[in-house]
Amino acid sequence: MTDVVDLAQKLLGKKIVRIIDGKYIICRIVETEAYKAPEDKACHAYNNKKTEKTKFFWQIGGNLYVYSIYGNNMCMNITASDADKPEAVLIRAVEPIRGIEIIKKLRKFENKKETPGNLKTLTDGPGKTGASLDIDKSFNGVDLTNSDKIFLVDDEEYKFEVGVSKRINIDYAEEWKDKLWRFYVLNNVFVSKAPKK
DNA sequence: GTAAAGATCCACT
DNA sequence: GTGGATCTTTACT
Repeated sequence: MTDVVDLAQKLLGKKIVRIIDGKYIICRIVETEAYKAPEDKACHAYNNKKTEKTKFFWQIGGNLYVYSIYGNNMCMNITASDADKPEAVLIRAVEPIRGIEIIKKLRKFENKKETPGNLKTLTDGPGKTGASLDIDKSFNGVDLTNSDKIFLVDDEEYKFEVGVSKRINIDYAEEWKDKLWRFYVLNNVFVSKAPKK
């Protein structure tokens, strides 16, 4: 049994492998946030609020919870812990390793200005991560340990330092917004920017 | 059925 | 740094 906050740290540096029509996209997780219901007000499942959308929190660890926010943005979470504990880790940003041309198509980058510096904007946010891996609501409930479309791979050789901060854009969560439950790879350009306040 | 808000992104100043 | 776009989900009148 793993606490969701520990899990958020452990997921950093791991690689996500996504297979689309036999082609591989590989990304490294560089930024995560922990959400821990029922007591965490920032969590969609706060106070055990169970709806059509949030019911996927109630899974054993290692499955996906996908939700849309502000319309088109798909965000990907990995559940933690047991089926009776609605806890999950939000993947906030990834670093593309393989399949970058595929990602550019998925992100509709083909018609945009291409500069050496803007590659980082491919995947430096939660909605962008979802788009880059072609995630949609059909991935809700997918078991990452037993899927031929998406799974995780350890990378023992990748060395990095872990940064910690408050979570982002959850100002409504009162005392919970100050929890240091956001983790990221220090000095990695694909990490989204720090919070405003 | 209708309204209001949201774990965001993008363009623009 | 600021504001609009945009649409799903949820909670009401």
